[in-house]
Amino acid sequence: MSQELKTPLSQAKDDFVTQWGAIGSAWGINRTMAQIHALLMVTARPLSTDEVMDELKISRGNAHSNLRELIGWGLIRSVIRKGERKEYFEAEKDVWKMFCIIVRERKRREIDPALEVLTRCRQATKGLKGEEAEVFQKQIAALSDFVAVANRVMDKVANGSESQLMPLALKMIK
Amino acid sequence: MSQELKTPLSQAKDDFVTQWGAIGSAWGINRTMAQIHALLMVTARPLSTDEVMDELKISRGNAHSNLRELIGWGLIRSVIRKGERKEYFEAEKDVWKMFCIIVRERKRREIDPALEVLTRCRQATKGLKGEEAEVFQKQIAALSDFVAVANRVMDKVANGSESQLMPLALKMIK
DNA sequence: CACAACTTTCAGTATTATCTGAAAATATAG
DNA sequence: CTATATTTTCAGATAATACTGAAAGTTGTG
Repeated sequence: MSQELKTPLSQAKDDFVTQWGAIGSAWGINRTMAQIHALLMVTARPLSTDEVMDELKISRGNAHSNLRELIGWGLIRSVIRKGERKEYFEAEKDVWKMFCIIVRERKRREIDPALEVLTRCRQATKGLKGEEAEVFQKQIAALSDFVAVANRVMDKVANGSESQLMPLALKMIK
Repeated sequence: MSQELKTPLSQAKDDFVTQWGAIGSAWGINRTMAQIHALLMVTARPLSTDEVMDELKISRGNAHSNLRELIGWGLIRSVIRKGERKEYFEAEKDVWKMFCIIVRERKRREIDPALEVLTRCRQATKGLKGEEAEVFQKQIAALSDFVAVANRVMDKVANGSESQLMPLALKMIK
């Protein structure tokens, strides 16, 4: 199975995996998690933990925890083959479903808490007078409105039953 | 100016600054940079480097480099007062403009490179046969399409001269 | 030019995030 | 129950990132 020289395909895969990892980390996602995700996205068959470790040259512990994390996000699922004890993993390959999952999770993990903070800041300064206070209130209100809209948009995107239609809809924007 | 007990306003500010920093870092933005941004967003008047250092209890070097970075993003601008040698900084306060700036910058810094990688992977595997190769090609093609759409959407959002109208438009989505 | 005000740089240090590897736990087969 | 395969945990190591503080650089002023 392993060869001395890499095939063009495996070179391209490596390139993709590496770059996807870099992109992920620019968006606050653990590099290894993004790499595993990339690897599973472009691999035809489900891989075992050992195969992932081997492909990415990472330790068992690292592979394990990032695979679990990806399952937590819903971006991959585990596959159990009859008669085998090992667990295999495969990625959700539908790009739009993927996108919806990521939007939904980030909303839940980050937008919701942000709204809480903003609401708390509003409460705490309600009724205060003076220029400083008023600038603060105005800015917090504007941010709240913005985040609330983002929230609704993300809900629509993430739960739109017509995720299949989204690509078309967006293309319309031209 | 400084008091023993914090006013409700400065408490709320601190809370906001801290939390905004946390949110930023979940999105791959340096915590301090997000905090400085937050501070300037909710402060009525432009602040000097020393005031920023003092408010956030950070060193001159740290304040300096993050202020420059924020200027690089276009999220703050420097203000020179006549007859004063110090440089002051103020944030863009319009939330929608802010959003557009961030979208434009992230597109430039991350989406464009992502498209390059995908294009390169497509080229490199063009014409290869076999199930593995075909799954790879199909997935890369799907991702390319997706990223291309995202690209166009981000362009529209970031350069739409009617950024004032965006909030309304989005509210329409309901 | 000399001085003071202010900004910039960056080597060294601190902090935080991530990873390793081996031991412990769990599950399955016989 | 025992042996074996596999997964899970986590203390300590490593790597990545961010920060400090002081020295060097720059700019404006008299």
